Amino acid sequence: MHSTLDELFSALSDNTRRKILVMLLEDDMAVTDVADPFDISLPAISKHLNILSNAGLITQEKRGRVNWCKLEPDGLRDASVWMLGFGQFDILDIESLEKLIETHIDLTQAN
Amino acid sequence: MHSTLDELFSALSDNTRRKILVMLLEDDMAVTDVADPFDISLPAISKHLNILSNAGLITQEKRGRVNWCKLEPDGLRDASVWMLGFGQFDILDIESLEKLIETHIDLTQAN
DNA sequence: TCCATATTTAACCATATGGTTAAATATGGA
DNA sequence: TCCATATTTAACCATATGGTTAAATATGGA
Repeated sequence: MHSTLDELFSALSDNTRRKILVMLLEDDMAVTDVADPFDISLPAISKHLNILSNAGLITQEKRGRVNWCKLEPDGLRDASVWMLGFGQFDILDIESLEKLIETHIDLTQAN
Repeated sequence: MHSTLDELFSALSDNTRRKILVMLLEDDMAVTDVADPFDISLPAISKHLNILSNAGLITQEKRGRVNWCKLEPDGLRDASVWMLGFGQFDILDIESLEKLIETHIDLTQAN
């Protein structure tokens, strides 16, 4: 009753969490560093990271006292398959593809 | 602070609402008919439909006493652009594309 | 050994969410 | 005009969510 897709979309429905994911595109980060740009408390960030972990969007690896957060590369896949499979936009439409690729380039070069 | 993406992903995070969207893939439906396969009350369905409307995923048009619900074809676009732009899966990967197209065909022919 | 650093856990709070039932509203049709 | 049908609104409820602060826990390093 509480499917993976529920958790996935729910995890993505918060702007703080989406921002965290974008930050992790650049590099793995410690919890404290993830928290740095935000105005909310460390425990709040810790909760967000747990939600992202449970949704399969990131993994966390404790080394020493530092908990390293990294993107789970396939985390978005199930959600994207659901959405694209939904088929309400033409995935072979050249214009769309170009827009997507542009955005992709913007994001990955914005470091 | 309450972006469109928040509303979009949040709307998609509920399985009842995702099922409603899939139902509307087949055809426009009256509220009562949308509610029929579900075990929850009509007011609950009415609320779900409002959430989908506010997220831009469906439109509703009242004709007589019947409120017709129809998919908004571009409703998912912003969310999909965010996800694909995120670029954590290779959108040009042939295997993925094939999987997506299969799912697409499954859904649109399943009527 | 002892302090600093990194992070989580606990207890709490206000608001949102997803559901309910009962009542209200509007339109269609005899 | 009056009843049935379609839907929404109102009032309510339990649980989830996103935040807080204070305390606990673990590890690193002098």
